Amino acid sequence: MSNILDVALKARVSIATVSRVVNKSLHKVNRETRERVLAAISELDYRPNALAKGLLMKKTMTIGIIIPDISNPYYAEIVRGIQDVADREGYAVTLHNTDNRQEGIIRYIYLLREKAADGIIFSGGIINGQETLSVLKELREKVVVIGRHDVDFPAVMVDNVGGMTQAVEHLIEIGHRRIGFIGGPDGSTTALDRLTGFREAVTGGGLTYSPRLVKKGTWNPESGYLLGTRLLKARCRPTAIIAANDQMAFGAIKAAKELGLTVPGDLAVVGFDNIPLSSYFNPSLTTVEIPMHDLGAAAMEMLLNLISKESFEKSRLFETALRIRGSTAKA
Amino acid sequence: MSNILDVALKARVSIATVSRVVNKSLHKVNRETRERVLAAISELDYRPNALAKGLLMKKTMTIGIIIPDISNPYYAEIVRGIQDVADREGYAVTLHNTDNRQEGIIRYIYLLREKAADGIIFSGGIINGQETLSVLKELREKVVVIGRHDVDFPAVMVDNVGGMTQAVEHLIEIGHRRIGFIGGPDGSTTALDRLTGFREAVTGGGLTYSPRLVKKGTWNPESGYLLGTRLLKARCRPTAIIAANDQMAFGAIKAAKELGLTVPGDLAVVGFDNIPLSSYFNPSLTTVEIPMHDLGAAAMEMLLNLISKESFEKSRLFETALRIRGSTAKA
DNA sequence: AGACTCGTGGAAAAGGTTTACCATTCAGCC
DNA sequence: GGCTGAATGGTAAACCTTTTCCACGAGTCT
Repeated sequence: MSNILDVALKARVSIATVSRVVNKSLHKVNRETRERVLAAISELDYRPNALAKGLLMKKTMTIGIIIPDISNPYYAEIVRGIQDVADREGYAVTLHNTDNRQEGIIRYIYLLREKAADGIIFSGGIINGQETLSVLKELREKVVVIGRHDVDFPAVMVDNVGGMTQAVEHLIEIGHRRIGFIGGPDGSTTALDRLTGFREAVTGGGLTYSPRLVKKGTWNPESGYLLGTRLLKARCRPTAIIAANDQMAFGAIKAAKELGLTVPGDLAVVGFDNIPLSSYFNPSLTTVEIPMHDLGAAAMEMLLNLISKESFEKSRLFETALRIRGSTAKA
Repeated sequence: MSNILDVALKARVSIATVSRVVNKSLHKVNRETRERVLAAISELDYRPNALAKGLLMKKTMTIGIIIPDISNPYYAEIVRGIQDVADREGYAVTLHNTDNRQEGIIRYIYLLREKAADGIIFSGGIINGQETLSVLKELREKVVVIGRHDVDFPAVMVDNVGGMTQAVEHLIEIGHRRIGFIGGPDGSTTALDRLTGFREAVTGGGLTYSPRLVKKGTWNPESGYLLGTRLLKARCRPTAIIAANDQMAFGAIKAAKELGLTVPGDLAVVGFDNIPLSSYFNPSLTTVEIPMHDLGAAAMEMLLNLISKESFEKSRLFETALRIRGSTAKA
């Protein structure tokens, strides 16, 4: 691997001049000389060593993403949004899956510091991360969080409460009176917000909020299936179920089907997120759309501002949109 | 951010000793001294700077992944497999989406070289990457590829031909005689293998291979929907459709449904990959399972061998498994 | 002629680490 | 008292870059 000195020798100039050419410095370089340098660079296939550069400049053009699990389409979509912006701006991205383990999170934070990442985007995960987040705070890292507002980092938020209200109002409008809810796990602020939205909308809509119709899952289809089965086997079966994400909604539909119920005939189901496959599901899933890609992109933009201009944008809020499809019908 | 000298001063030892402690060197360090150093480290929250270390040791403990698109569940699952192994071994992973653009690929290869990544895992993408791959070759990077065998890098392979044979034989067995095929795009070796497997199995099973029953899509549900519609609207409609991946199978099922056909009653559908949601689909999707997570994990293991022991493992082959579910039934 | 600008060279610092080499110290031992 | 071995210090090189400072030569302008 050739270095800057090799280039300088080959072009018969000094390393200072090579650097001037490479970094398009303000110092003028004679056109002829520049071309000689450029030729040497291309001949030697020279690239400045990013480690050395990073060490000196205290800038690595790398950021880290910490999420629970990339194989979850929700996070995959967010990561894609982050990457599209990062890539455009010349940043590389390292990815870290926590599976919601706290030690993992802390380990990654330290790892990213060792590697001198320019910033971190943090999404998902459970609340007792307070300790974790204070570690972040101490390290004075540039951090943007997605989907939580319980910490004072710049945040990209989704109107989960509003979205859930849309879902509930839709069901009420088409005549449902007993609505089951499959929520997310305790400790997740997203889960909490969606539950809150559900409760408020239910009571606001003139129904009674019944804790027996509310279950807490773990975001995956299996738990939707399990809890859906439980809801549907109860004495007083709901005529509609809202799941706090699409995967659990899929599980609930499977449960209904296995119990001989048709969707939306016997049971209406509403999801949340609008993951890419949900419109292809059968029946196509009525769901509350979250602009996941934009969430990621916005997070990266905020992080860039934080890094470069030091401008501190407190938060950005994204609205949801109800997508009414085939999984809901009149009660 | 404190450095090794700060620690040395605080512990009243030399930087040599600190380094001996940190790197568990063979040199003996007195227990008392070691503890003093450790105390200083924890007090100062010291971490060796990975950039400096990488620069000196020519080892960054970072590898790069180049794939078409992380929001595709197939790649997300593979990436997860890679990461699980990488993480266990202390490697960080940078992710790069190409969207199948060649310039992107080449840019990322150079980027990874600049950053002195210890290796690259390459999956997906189209064949005219020959140029791309020769760039890789020149750079003498440590590379492992997943899902292609047309280049002489260590490769993790899937028996696509065998898998497709399983799918065809299953359909023939339950009485189907006209089988449509929705393949992947030209240029993809995976698509080619799956098509080859289809053709061979069809003729091997005593049916005639009809090019009119074969369409080429782009892996996404939209193209499955489009081509499924086209197949089903043709004069001589197939009684079964095999899609080269699950997403396109979902699209085909949607097409069937919109044309008033029931699955599996009027049309049997088989997918490929077994992405996480396919068993929750309705009807649950009969598909050829690929151990995506293991593919990723194996690729990372091979890369580690390449990096450390310099052992060159030519390739690893994974078998598929037919998952018979609700989307196929007797003709 | 003297002053000035332009393009470039040369040298050095800084960033933080590992490692190699040698020197030194101290304790224990013959 | 002198030797040995263990533990540690001190120093320097190496990794590669950017940037700064100063100098210098050649040409240009007044």
